[in-house]
Amino acid sequence: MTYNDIPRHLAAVDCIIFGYDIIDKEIKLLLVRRNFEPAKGLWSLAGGFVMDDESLDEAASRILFNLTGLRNVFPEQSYTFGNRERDPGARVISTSYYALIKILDIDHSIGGNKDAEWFPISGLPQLIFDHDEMVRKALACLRRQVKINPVGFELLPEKFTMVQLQDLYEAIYQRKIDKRNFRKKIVSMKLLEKLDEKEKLTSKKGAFYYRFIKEEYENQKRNGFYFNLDIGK
Amino acid sequence: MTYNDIPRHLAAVDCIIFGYDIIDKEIKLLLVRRNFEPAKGLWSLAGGFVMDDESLDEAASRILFNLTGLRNVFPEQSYTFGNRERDPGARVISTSYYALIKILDIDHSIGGNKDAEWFPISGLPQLIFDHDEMVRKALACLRRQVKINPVGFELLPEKFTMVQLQDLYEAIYQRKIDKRNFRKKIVSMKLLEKLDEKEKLTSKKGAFYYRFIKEEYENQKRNGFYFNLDIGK
DNA sequence: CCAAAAGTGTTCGAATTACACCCATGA
DNA sequence: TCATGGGTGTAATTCGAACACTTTTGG
Repeated sequence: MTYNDIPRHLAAVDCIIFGYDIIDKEIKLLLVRRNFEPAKGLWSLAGGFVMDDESLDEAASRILFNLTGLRNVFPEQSYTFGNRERDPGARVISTSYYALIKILDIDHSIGGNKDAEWFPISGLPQLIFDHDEMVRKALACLRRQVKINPVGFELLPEKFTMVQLQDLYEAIYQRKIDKRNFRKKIVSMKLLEKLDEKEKLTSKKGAFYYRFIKEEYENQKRNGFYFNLDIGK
Repeated sequence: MTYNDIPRHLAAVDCIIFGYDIIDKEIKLLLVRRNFEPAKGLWSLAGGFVMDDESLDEAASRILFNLTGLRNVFPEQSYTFGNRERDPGARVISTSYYALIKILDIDHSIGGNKDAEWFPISGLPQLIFDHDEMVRKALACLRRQVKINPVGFELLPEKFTMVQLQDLYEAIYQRKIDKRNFRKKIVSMKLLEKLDEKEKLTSKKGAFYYRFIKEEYENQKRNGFYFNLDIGK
C-alpha cells in the first residue's frame, strides 16, 4: 500500500461568525454572498479551500481575517461535513469553525461591502448546501461552551453593563432569566470589575459599566476553579 | 474561480474504539499494529482513507466493521486534525470518530489477530502521529456525553449488575462514587429493569442483574425528560 | 413629579452529599 | 461460622427558583 493510489479530496473550511447586536439584543451571523458557481449569488458562510501550506486552523484564521480584518480572534472547530453530495459542484469535505467577535470591531470595515451582511439567527436567509446544518451545530457548540467558559465576553465590548450581559445570555439561551438570580451568580464569580463609569443612553439613572477581568479568570483556572454559568430552568 | 486549481488532500478517518473490561474495571482501547510505512509496526488507531464513493461517516463505519465485524454500531465524530506535518509520509487530514462497543461482542473475532489488541487507557503504548491527542479529545467527548446520554450501557453486556454499572462510571470519571447515592439516582431514572436472575461469580450472595430499557428512554425523551447522570463532586 | 430603567434580599423546596450497618451465602 | 461482597435509609447542607419593591434622574 502506498499513498499514491488513494483518492484525494477538496478540503474546505467554513466559518460561522457570531456577533451580538447590543441594540437589537440578538445573536447575528456574518454571511457573504457567494460569487462563484455553483449557487452563485446565494448567501453562505465565509468559506474557502485549504491550501497546501496551511493547517485547517490556519485556513480558518485566514478566511476570518480576509473577511473581517481581525487577527486576534481564534476560531474554534465545530464539525466536519463529509457527505458525498453535499456540494453539487464537486466533492468537498468541509470543516466548520465558529468565531465570536465584537460587531463594533468590524462594522466599519464591512460597512461598504455589499457582499457581507449581518443576519439575526432567527431570520437567516436561505443558505447554500448544508450551511444551515453547520449553523445549527455551531449554535449547539456555542450554547454548550457558554456554560463552562466565559466566552460571552468575546461578544461584548470591553465595557458593558449587567443588563447588557444578561440580555446577551438571554439571546443565547433563548430564555428569560431572573434579574436578581443572574446578578447574584455573576457577582459571586468575582470575575467582573465594576467601573466608576455609567452607561447613560438607555436610562436616566444610568447603569454601571463592568469589565471582565481575564487575569483573574486565568488565576482561578490555575487554582482549579471552573467557570460555570449554567442557567438551568 | 473554478474547482480545478485547488489542491486536493488525502482524507482519513481514525477510530477510537472504546471498550470496558468488566473484570479489570478499566476503559480500554482497541489498537492495531500499523502495517505500512511510515511508522510501520507501531500501534495506532484503526484508520483508513476516505474513498470517493463514501461519506466520512460511512468510512468510519467501514473501518470499524473491518476490524470488529460489527455493523450496528455507529461511530460519533469527534474532531478533525489538519496540521500540515501531522503525518510525515504525506499531508493527510484526518477526522477522528469514536465508538463504544461491548468487548465480549468481538473478543472472539480478534482473539487470533495478533495485530489488534485491547489496551487500558491508563497504559497505552506509544501511538503514531497525533493519535494520542485524538484519544484525549475522544475521552473528553465521552466524559461529556456520558453525563447527558445513556451511552454507558453500550459498553456493558445486556445484563449487568448495579456494581458493574457503578464500576463503569467510576472508570470513566476516574473517581469513587458513593454507592447509595449512585443507586438512588439510577433507580430514580426508572430506566432500568431489575431481572430475577443473579450474577453469582463475584460474590456468594449474588447481585441482581438489570437491563436498560431503551424503549422507556425513548419514551421519556419524547416527553421532554432529559437523561442526566452528572455525578458532580 | 413622574416615567423608565437600574438595582437589591429573602424564603422555600429540591437536590446533593455524607455517612454505617445488616444481609445472604459458599466455602 | 465467618469472610466477602450486596444491599439499604436518613439527616444536614447546598443550590436553584420564585418573587416585589426602592432608587435615580432627565424630561
